[in-house]
Parts: sequence; structure tokens; C-alpha cells
Amino acid sequence: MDIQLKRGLLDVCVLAAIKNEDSYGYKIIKDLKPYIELSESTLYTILKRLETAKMLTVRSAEHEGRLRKYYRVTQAGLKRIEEFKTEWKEVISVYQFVIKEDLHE
Amino acid sequence: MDIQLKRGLLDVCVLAAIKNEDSYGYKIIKDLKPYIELSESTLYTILKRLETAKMLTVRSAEHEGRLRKYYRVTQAGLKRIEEFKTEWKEVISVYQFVIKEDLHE
DNA sequence: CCGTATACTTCGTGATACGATGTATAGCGT
DNA sequence: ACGCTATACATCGTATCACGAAGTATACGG
Repeated sequence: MDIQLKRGLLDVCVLAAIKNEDSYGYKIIKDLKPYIELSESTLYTILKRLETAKMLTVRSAEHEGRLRKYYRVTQAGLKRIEEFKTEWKEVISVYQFVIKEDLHE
Repeated sequence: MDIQLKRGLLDVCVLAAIKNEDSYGYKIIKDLKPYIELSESTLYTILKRLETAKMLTVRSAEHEGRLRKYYRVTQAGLKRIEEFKTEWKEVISVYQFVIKEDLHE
């Protein structure tokens, strides 16, 4: 997918990936893969950003010798998803404009 | 609209605004206003970019003492719009993922 | 013991939307 | 005559952000 199109979707995708069950970086990438691909550097940047924005909380846990940082969505994170749904109406209106064919064609 | 969401839409919006009839900067902004807002600095950057990418051609014309630069969409520009339509299927799939509610909720 | 998967981190770069600022003309009201 | 608004295009600097590259470290199968 075009990198510019992704920009508006990635944050919300990550929130959605964690929404129903706490998750961690590596798993998020795998879960999102069928829908949208993102690299590790991209994801960890996003996680940091969402954490700073208090849309996520983190807890570290050891899992089979490896560190895992589990992320949980906060109320602010859920709110962000709801706002996205609202904004989507505008997006659809823009899309309709773009695909609108002139009657003369 | 969120600036990140706009990123994937603006280029195609500008192309769509010109598609059926040659247009110029100031008019494009007004025509797009009901759907998506963009500043002059943003638009002229986009027009330059699309011109460089050969998706637009320009011709200057004088109109009541003022300069106007009329833009016309090229075949490459039309192709870009078609590609956008194709990409949109992916976007919709991502959107469905984001709004999907867990059954337990 | 070597390759692959797991797991997180940091750095630098390129793309790009925007505000601020500037230039210039036309037209309208007072 | 003067000021204000609309029209019209241009440039500069800044902040945001996705990504590739590179690094660190452990577990496990062959």
C-alpha cells in the first residue's frame, strides 16, 4: 500500500490490534500482516508515540528468556478509535468525489 | 480532517478536481473546500510535484490582468486515479479490521 | 555450531502538509 | 483618495512520520 495512505491508518491499526487483548511488538506485526504491513522500526516508533500520548500502557514481562513488552489500550486509545470512525465519514465523502465520473464521459 | 489521513488523499483529490476541466490553483482550493481543505502553500507544492511526475501539464494565461496557470491532467494522471481506486480495496479491508468489534464485547 | 525465528532499539533519511511571509492586481465602498 | 477584500502565485522553514539499515540478545532445530 502507498506509504502516504498508510499514514492515516497505522496508528489506529495498532490500537485496534491491541484493543481486545494485550499484545506485544512482534505479535502485532504478524497480526496486522494480512491487512497492512509495517516494519519493526515503524511499529516501535508508533508504540512509543501512542504511549507518550497515553493511548497505551506498557508492562514488561519475561517470556522464555526473552523480554516482552505488553501493551494495553487506555480509554484515550479507545476514544481515538471512535474518533477515527467519525472521521471516516469525511474520508468516504472525499473518496466519492475522487471517483465521481463526469456525465459527459 | 487529520493531517495524516489527508496525506493519502490530497494528490488524487487535486487530480480529480482538474480531471474534467482544466483548472488553476485558486479555483482548485475552492472546488475542493466542501470535501477537503488545503492551504495555498500545500496546493502549489502538490501541483509542482504532480507536474514533475508528468501527471499534469501547465499553461500560463492572463486573466483580467492577473496571471493564471491552468493545469491539465495527463494520461499518467488519469492512471494515478485508477490506481487509487484499486488501492482503495486495501484501505477498506484495513478499515473493516479497525472497526471490527470483538464478539465478547 | 549455524541458521532461523523471536524480540526490542537506535539512527539517519526522505517525503510532505502547513504556517508565515511576500509579491501583485482588481474591484468595491466610503 | 484610501483601505479592505478577493484573487493569484511563490518561497522558506519546520514538524511529523514511515522506513531501511544496523545492532543486541536468546531459543531452538538440524
